[in-house]
Amino acid sequence: MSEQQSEHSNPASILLIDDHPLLRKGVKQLIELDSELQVIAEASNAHEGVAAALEHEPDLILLDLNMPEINGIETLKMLREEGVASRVIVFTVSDNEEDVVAALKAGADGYLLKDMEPEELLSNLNQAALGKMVISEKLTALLAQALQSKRTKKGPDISSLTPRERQIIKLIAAGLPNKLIARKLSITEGTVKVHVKHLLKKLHLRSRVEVAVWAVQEGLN
Amino acid sequence: MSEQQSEHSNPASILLIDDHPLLRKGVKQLIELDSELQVIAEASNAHEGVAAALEHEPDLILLDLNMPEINGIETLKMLREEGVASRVIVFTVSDNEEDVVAALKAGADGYLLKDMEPEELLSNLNQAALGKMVISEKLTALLAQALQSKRTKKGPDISSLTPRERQIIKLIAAGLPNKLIARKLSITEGTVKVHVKHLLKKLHLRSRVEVAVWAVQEGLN
DNA sequence: TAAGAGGTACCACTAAAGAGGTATTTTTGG
DNA sequence: CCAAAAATACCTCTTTAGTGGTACCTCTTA
Repeated sequence: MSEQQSEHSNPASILLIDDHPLLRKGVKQLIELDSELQVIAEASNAHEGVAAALEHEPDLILLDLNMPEINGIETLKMLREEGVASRVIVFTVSDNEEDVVAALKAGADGYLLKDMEPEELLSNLNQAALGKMVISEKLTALLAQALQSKRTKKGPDISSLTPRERQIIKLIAAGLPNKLIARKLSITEGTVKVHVKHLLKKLHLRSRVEVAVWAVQEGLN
Repeated sequence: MSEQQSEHSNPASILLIDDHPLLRKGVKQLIELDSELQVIAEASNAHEGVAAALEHEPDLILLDLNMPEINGIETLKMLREEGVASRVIVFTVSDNEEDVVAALKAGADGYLLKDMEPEELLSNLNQAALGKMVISEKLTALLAQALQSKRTKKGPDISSLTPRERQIIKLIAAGLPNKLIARKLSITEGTVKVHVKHLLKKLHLRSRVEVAVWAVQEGLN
């Protein structure tokens, strides 16, 4: 790791990846108003971006999501696979839940919306350079919904299950084979199979693997 | 569903569940400054709370997390199991990640911190009464981390897997049996079994069910 | 060039899972 | 109190899954 940054140490190096030259220009001008931040490279697509990241190893990468050919999420994955250790801040207009979730799951260290105030962007970038995760506050409710999203979705319904069946689903999702489930519940393996058979019918699933996956996604932990 | 609320319709009915009488008193006084909101019942523990909720069917329930005996999360689950349809807003001092995530997963419709400004609380409650999910903005970064948290955790390591094995894991997690995986990859079922065998060894798992669960939790979608 | 890793394939064998049936007991609801 | 649902048990049978071993081919690297 590098040493602690004091008041006026080296500015944080930044790579911009965005397919709009004008936007890059604007952001660059804004950033260079802050002596703690410095744009050291720009790229207009994923390939250039990865190459520039590998060459300069910047402290921060400001990454647009909406790019032709290879989008921002894919670019982010490429960066990670190439071993780029820079902190990647997604900087986009999209406040779409899927984009936000996908970006964070792909390892983004921040998600800022382009409509934010310039001063706020600068302060957020400074925070990010210090290792803090920065997220536009507009996204709070969105993130909360993503966490609980499992509900209100299509697919099988848990309400049709008996308590015993729910109990068995949890054990299946824990990876236990029927034999161990039987021991844990003090019933025979044959009976466990009966319950499994029934809940497969009810949930319209084809195997215990599907049951396990469904249960995990449903948050039945 | 009830009819659309116009400007000065009936105020939203609120149930307070909190073990501190003084806090309830304070919140109640605050809320009744707003003609759109009305506290119609109070409870000091989970049992009273559930009973009151069933009796009054309030529009909103303000629920404290930190209560003796039965905590707020459990209370929330009890409410949901009893079929209470009210919107439940967790109102607490805890900005702990696990609490927030647990509450939202348990079906909370909001999560507000007790240190917020009184006027802000009122406006948030009004929003909540209109069906909006309300979350204290302080929690944004917390939620973002919860989404990506899968990483940096103990357990088996994906890095030891070959591309082919990762490919097969995804298909297992999709619930496919070996035969279908074989077709999809244009290889024989026997070969699929070989790969499954190898990845079970590498990940120290005992069955494809465990693989599927692990993959889903790891976010390999 | 030799060694190793990865992918492919086949075989035989055991274990586990799932489908179908019948039947008893307990619980629950009308 | 009766009927339905739930839980239990046992049975057979077929399909899937998992283990062990051998083998061949390609590609990369020491």
